[in-house]
Amino acid sequence: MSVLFSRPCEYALQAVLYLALKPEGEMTSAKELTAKLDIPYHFISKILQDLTYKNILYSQTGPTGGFALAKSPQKILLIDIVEAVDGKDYKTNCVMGFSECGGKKVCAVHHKWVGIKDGIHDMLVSKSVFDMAKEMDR
Amino acid sequence: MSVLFSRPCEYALQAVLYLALKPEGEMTSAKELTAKLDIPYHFISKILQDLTYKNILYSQTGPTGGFALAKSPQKILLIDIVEAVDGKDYKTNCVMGFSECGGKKVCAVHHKWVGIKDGIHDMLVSKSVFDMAKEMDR
DNA sequence: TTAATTACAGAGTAAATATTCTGAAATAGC
DNA sequence: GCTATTTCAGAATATTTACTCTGTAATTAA
Repeated sequence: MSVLFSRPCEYALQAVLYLALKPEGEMTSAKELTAKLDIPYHFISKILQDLTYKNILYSQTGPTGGFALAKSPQKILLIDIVEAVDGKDYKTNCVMGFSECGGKKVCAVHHKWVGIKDGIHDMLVSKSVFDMAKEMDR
Repeated sequence: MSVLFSRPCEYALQAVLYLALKPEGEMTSAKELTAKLDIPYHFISKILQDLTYKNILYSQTGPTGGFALAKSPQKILLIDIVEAVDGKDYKTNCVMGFSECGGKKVCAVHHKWVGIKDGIHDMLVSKSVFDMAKEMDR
């Protein structure tokens, strides 16, 4: 089902993008996110907790509590979220699964794959989550 | 661990590439593939069976039996293997997991992702498995 | 100070994917 | 025909990933 990123990572991207549209400092509950993004409550909660632990989000308990971005949405890139959740495997592993591929011996599509990875990297850093969220809002 | 394709798909690619270097018509046993590619015997056997069922490989039982490409390696493309094993999900699903993404509303990286998908497609069709295998042989 | 609402922590369950096992059927060579 | 060698079919197991539950702690407002 998921293509390139794990499910938790996809959800994390969606959640951060959603939060990026909120006025700075405003708290959003897991409950609201679960409703708006259609992601199971307990699952998104765990993911948000994880993002908080990794300093991408800031959280507060109690009524009026919830989650918010830990810094300005202009300063957050998609790659920050992807690497926090999924790590950098997509950058290092051979697309055909050859363990030797990478040093002297490379697989038949190695160079093409390098180009594709550059494209993916570019996709993840070209705009801030704020710009992206604004675009999607329409 | 795997990046873009499922594990069985990665192994299928490796196996077909290996077979592409064999003289046309020569049979290769699962046992040989397991040794050369370092893939568990029972697992690669299953994958080869599947590729046979899908008419990418041809097989024969008994001693001197084994597997061979069902057609000339100049006529097989990586995409034939990928689509046989993994289907076309990577072409249709949104990278960020948005179910609505695709029609009128698209996600923030939709257009970039389209470009990347083109690159992946190109990687999978640009050369025959014969050409690729020959390159890698060195 | 009590009740409601929220996040947090950690264990538990379910589903999907990957991997292995067992036994049967085909074929080649003796 | 017998034996060794191979694929084939389907079930079984293991591992990973996705998802849920239960209870606790923090915070707010009445």
